[in-house]
Amino acid sequence: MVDDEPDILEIVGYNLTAEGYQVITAENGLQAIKKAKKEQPQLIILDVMMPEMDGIEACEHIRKIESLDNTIITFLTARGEDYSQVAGFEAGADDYITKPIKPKLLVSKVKALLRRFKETNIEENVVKIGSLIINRDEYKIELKGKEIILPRKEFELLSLLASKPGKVFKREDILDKVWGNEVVVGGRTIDVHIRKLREKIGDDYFKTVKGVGYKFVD
Amino acid sequence: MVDDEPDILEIVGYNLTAEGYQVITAENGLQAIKKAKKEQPQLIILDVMMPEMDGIEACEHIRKIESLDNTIITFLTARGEDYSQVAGFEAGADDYITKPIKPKLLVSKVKALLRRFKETNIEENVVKIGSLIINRDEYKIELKGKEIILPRKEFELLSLLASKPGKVFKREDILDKVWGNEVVVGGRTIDVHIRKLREKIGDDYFKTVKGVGYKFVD
DNA sequence: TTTTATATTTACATCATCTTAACGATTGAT
DNA sequence: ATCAATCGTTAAGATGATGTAAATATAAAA
Repeated sequence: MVDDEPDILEIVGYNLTAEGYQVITAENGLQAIKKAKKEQPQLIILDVMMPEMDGIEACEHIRKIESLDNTIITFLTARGEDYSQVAGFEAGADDYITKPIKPKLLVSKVKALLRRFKETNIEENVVKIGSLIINRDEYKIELKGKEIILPRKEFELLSLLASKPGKVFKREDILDKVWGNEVVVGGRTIDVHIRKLREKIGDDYFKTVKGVGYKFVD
Repeated sequence: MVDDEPDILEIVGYNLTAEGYQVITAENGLQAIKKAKKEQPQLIILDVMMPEMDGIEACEHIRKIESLDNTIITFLTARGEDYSQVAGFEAGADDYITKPIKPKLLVSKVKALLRRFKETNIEENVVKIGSLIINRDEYKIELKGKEIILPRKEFELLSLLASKPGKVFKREDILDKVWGNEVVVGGRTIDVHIRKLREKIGDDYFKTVKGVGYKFVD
């Protein structure tokens, strides 16, 4: 988030942080370029009007940095400044947000943009592991030709374990990735889900490593 | 409109804008490809002689981009450069315009080309999925020979889901694409629309994936 | 403006899914 | 063998997401 007005940085920062995003701020174009190189953000929100180096110029610079090739850049522009939108797109921007900032709108826009980022970066939504096919697109799995629909948690859990067959996933890691690191659940929750997977997929696929976690074997 | 001479960009831009067209400009082939991908123009006017990447090459590239499948490409060529016309057609161009540019002629040619664009796309606006036909032009659908008129939101929703049968569309994605990412609607809005579709089209076509979204199955 | 169609919200019912709790089984160390 | 720690299992219960009807709001048409 790049803006020379501390107020705006704070508003945006507050709202996005509250949504769980990690926000890095800069106060001008030069700083922005420097930090962007180091931090490799997924999205850059760039104010058009800034001292030192304005948003347009900064954008052009950033677009030349290879490591930031698929970083999304969106401008922040005062409503009505039509010309800056055009200039922005020409400089390589992907979208623009108009001032005054409405927090809800901002957040939903950021979400949408980041979703797009993910989409363009994930190509394979179908994974094959031996006799098992995991299809994220259609949220279903296929075992020896038989189609099985799993509830979300079970799907995610299987998905995780099967992503690296043989690898032991620690209980904490599983909680982190399937449940999210803020959620606190009881001690038997994972076991119960494993149980259901064993029921539906087959006992032998899931091996317990006592004191550590579980692994998926083909 | 792609040309390395700013003068030409301005002349063409001025004349076409005056006719109500939206003009996007680029100064070389590379830029043209990038912008074309993003902006999805209906027509690309491509100068043959350009630095960086000439028109022929750019045209070949563009023709390989699926999303620009039915974009019209016309070359801008100096009178007498016969060979470039041939090369142009071979690269996949649809027409050519000769320099020096005569504004009136240019405009009428563009009009003619875009008329053709519309015609070629009328057929593409009808999509068949199994027993269902979605006709975007007339905003109606046909199910097993029976014609059904749907309100806009329902139509768009069905249209989206049916665009990839089997694929689960997340609630957020649906909101994004049918409602637009700036609109904030209550939590039950999608369900209600799904309900109406289920009533009108049939229950079995729409499958709920709890915690994720909906999918259309044939 | 009035009327009508469409869209959204509300409030609640319903259901799948997830979690908990209790207890038994297993494991490995002593 | 004993013990503590960890895991397995079950079923009940809580939770959260979706289904639904009706009311209300909004937009389009008359």
